[in-house]
Amino acid sequence: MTLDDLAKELDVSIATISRALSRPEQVAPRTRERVLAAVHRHGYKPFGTGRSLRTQQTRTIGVVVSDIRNAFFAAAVKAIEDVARANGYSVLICNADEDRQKEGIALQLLLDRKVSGVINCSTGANLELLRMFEKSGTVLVDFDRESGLNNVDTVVLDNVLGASLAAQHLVELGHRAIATIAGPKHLSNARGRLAGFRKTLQEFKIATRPEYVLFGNFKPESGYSAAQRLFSLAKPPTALFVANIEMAAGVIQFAREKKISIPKDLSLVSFDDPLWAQFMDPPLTVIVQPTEEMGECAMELLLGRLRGRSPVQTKAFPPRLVVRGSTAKR
Amino acid sequence: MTLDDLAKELDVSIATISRALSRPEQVAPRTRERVLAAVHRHGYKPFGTGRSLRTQQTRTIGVVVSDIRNAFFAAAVKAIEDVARANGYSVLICNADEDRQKEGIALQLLLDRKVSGVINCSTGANLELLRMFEKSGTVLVDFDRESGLNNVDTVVLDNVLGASLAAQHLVELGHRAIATIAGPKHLSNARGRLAGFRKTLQEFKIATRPEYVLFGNFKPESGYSAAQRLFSLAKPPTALFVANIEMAAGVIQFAREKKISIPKDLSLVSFDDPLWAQFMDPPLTVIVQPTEEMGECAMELLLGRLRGRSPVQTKAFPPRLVVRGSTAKR
DNA sequence: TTGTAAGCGTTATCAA
DNA sequence: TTGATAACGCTTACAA
Repeated sequence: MTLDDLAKELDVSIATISRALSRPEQVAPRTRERVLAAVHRHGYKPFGTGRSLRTQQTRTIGVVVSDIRNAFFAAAVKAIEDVARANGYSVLICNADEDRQKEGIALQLLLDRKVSGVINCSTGANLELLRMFEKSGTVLVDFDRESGLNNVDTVVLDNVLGASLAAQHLVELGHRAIATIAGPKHLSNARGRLAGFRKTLQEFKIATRPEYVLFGNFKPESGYSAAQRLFSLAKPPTALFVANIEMAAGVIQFAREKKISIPKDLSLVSFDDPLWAQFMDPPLTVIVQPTEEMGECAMELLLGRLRGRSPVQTKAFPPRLVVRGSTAKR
Repeated sequence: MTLDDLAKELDVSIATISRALSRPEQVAPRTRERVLAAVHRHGYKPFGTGRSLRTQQTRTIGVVVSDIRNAFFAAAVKAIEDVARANGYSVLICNADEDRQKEGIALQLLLDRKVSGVINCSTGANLELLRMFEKSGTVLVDFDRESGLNNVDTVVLDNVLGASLAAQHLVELGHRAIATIAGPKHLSNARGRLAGFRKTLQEFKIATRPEYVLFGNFKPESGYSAAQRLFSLAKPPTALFVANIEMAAGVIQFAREKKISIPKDLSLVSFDDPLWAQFMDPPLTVIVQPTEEMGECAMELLLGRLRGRSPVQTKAFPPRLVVRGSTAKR
């Protein structure tokens, strides 16, 4: 059912129908009702394809997400989609799998589709591609990680604060041999967490030994192998700050296998708080991000830009420390 | 950059460029190379909007997912997206939140967008809407749950078998007072799991007391309140089969609060196996679904249909029992 | 108040 | 082998 079909049936022009739908006040009450009745009767809805071509906007926003299986991103996507839907936008999901190349392909795709906006969890690469969005007038929002672009709205956590909270907690429990498993160096959030960790130890005058700073890729396996290295050290740490909970899962697996007791032998704090964290053995002490709020905020910022707000905004959300059973006094 | 721009620059017609891109063999080698070089130089890519209007297909597939925060669906979405991307399709995600009305809105939206296909985790409602897809030639695949439509490809788990495995495991451990928290009656997967549970108890000549069969909505809170009811019974069960792990989390929370020890006081089996299940306290005995395979299969079935395969296919994947620490001998 | 018609960027048919 | 041109379904000046 197209405008043409409907126009024939009602013996009015397609323009009238289109108007009756988008600017009802511009058409005579009698015609309007006749049209609206027919529209309703047939369940007519304008095709998005035709409209998009004409208006040059798709009312679709693309979300390039680092890892959809990660509870943090899944929750963020849910929040984004809720706000988008409430405002008549659809959400095209692209899973980049923490891979710069996959991110690039995703961005290309969104570019072709002429999406109205993009929420991007950037790997820090693909800057040229991102600039093409700016050039083509597509609104960009950095989420969780900064892409490095200047003129984009940004929604992140205050990662430095989060890591500080974690480190401080460990120090206050009496730990001095404190290690960290950081995220990839090219990710701004990982860098922030590492910086906060270092800063705090320094404030407490605790030297950070280089062998206590390891890097993973935010996936469980990398947590596992980092733990392996840590515990093959002459003097393994008594406390560990892990930059996300997926890597922490890897650490826990290693600890189980080697009968390293958490928190007796090793205190563990990590980032993110999926439902499960509290049911783990032991329940995990974590840094909580206000995930849903962050997702909503990103979409709202995007909508604001689409509606013409111009000044760039950066929102850094405050994290919270939730103490459970995985950390203990030295 | 559009075909027109490029045509002007190269002084050929837009038709030639379009052809050079889609049927290179039909254009003279010299022209072809000239065109391709310019295309490459400018990074020209046909706009999806124009193409979609002309070809009447969007190369987009819609996925209506029950709950994106649920690890099962997140993993399925990842698999679906991988296969889709590899075949030049994008994925529009709609989160229905286990809500029939939200599902309806999502389906409407996908209808407007003229998506090429839909993978639907049906709530069992919105049948008329689904029929509209069939009428408009949009390929439909039921995933995880059957919509009730006849002529659609279907990817599900063998839920009866999964529940049987769970129930049998409990019986073999010596339990006789076995309860279940089932999913919503209107969902085919929930019905299958309940049927498998009942069938197995019957086979073992164990009477299913009506007060041992409770219904939840697949979310943690409903697991919590069901557990509450179960333990206010004169004779609480010694074993419990929960139809998904989200509800199991609710049960665990209740057990913690009431100092009910799992598995000493209560053996617990549930469905689904997110990474965390093995790290919980105790590690959870679960029925595992081959999630990624199921997601891939759904997308492949969809692609098959898009390419003209006609016979309807139904795939029921076999579940696996993984015994961990949440179940024990009576 | 309504209709006519142009145009969004593409593909595909037909002639040249 | 190439080019002109007609759609695809919609919105929106502009004219009637």
